[in-house]
Amino acid sequence: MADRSHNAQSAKSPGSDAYHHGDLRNALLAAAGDLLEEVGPERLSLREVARRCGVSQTAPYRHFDTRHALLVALAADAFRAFAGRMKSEAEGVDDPPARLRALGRAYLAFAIANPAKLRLMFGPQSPSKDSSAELQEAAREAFALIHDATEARLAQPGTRKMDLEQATLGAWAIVHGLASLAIDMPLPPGLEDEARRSELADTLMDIYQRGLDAT
Amino acid sequence: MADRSHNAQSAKSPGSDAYHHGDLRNALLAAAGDLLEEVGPERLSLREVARRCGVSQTAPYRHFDTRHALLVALAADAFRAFAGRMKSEAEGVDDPPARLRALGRAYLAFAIANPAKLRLMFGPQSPSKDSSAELQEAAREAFALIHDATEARLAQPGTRKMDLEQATLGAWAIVHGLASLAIDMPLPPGLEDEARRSELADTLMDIYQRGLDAT
DNA sequence: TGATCAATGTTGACGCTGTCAACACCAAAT
DNA sequence: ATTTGGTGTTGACAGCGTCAACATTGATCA
Repeated sequence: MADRSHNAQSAKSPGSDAYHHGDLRNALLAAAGDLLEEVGPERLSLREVARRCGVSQTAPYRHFDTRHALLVALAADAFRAFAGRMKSEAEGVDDPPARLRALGRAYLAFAIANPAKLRLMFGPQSPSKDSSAELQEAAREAFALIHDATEARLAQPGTRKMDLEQATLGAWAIVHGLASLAIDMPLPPGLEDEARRSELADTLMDIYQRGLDAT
Repeated sequence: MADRSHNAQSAKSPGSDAYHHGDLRNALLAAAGDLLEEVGPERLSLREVARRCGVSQTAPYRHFDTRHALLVALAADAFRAFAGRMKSEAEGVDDPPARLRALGRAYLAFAIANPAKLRLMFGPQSPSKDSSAELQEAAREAFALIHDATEARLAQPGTRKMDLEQATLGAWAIVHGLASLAIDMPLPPGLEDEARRSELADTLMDIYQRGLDAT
């Protein structure tokens, strides 16, 4: 998807032209993705991305109207990777409380593994500021996972009757808050290794879930 | 505080020199604060700040080594304002559960009122990336409020025995997550006015606090 | 087969930015 | 009265996003 200009000979076939790149759009996205994790969204330079692809400074403008548009496309990619990680981590975990825990662990793990991506997804390129349908859909897909898991959790017996949107927002907030703080604050120790982090995410999600139960 | 170079004739006294500004450092911080909320931390330009103070492009370098240093000072200011808001909102509220709720409301209200400040505080200028003692102290002061309130809450009868740092991190995470999402995501409706927002913050904090209780 | 066309690349320029080096001004200490 | 050090200015440099004009190509159609 996202590529259908003429026939797309895909990647530089051997001995190819050297003038026309062949698959510049994807090459730009890949290079930008690398650069993103190296320097962060703020310092991501379009010219540097072009340099890394071996094309001129303005070549990217044939594929992205603006630097911002590149970042938006990158953010959409990031949201898809994010959703993929959550989905695979929670695959086969059908017990609602366990599933919410798994999603929370995946959320935190993704953030720690790709801090710049997370900052990109929720920074000034976030879906709220931009009406790109692709980005909004990618974000929606990710959050639908939390939404649906929360819905199943609320259906468990012994759970307090409450608004689904609010409960979803709460689950989302606690893992998002944890992930954000882990990324850009000096945290009290205890986040050294993956195991400890997952434990912490589980603990906090458990507290939240207990709060959803009837007294 | 933060100003003690020679005697500080403070502000441009009437008919002052016109070459030496008199209180440029504070003027720069004020102008930068305005510009910050207008364009966000990313587009905050040192030259524009200088222009607004009526000085040359390089005058700011007498007071801040670098653009980043200006942002760090601004972030420290923001943390102090943030702590002030939480402190005054929770003033006189001594019942631990109610105090945590009040802090949560203030957290969200501050974020909505000053989104750019929040992004600055937690973005690439956040305390983790910078060892500025001033910034770290300002941040510590803000979070001490949540920490102490959580400590008091854990001391309430009927509360599950658990680690204070984890419980603090959880409370912090849920309000920070909510505030962050409110700032840079398209949220499900319900955040229209201050009253509704405070209600939502209370609801989520209540869920969290219920989770802290023994079953 | 050869001309045309649209997609995709390049060159060169503009104004903006952060930052540096060199210089100007001015208040206070000697 | 002179020196000095803090503060402000001018001028320059390289890097940035972006625009306009031009070049090169593979595909389309006469």
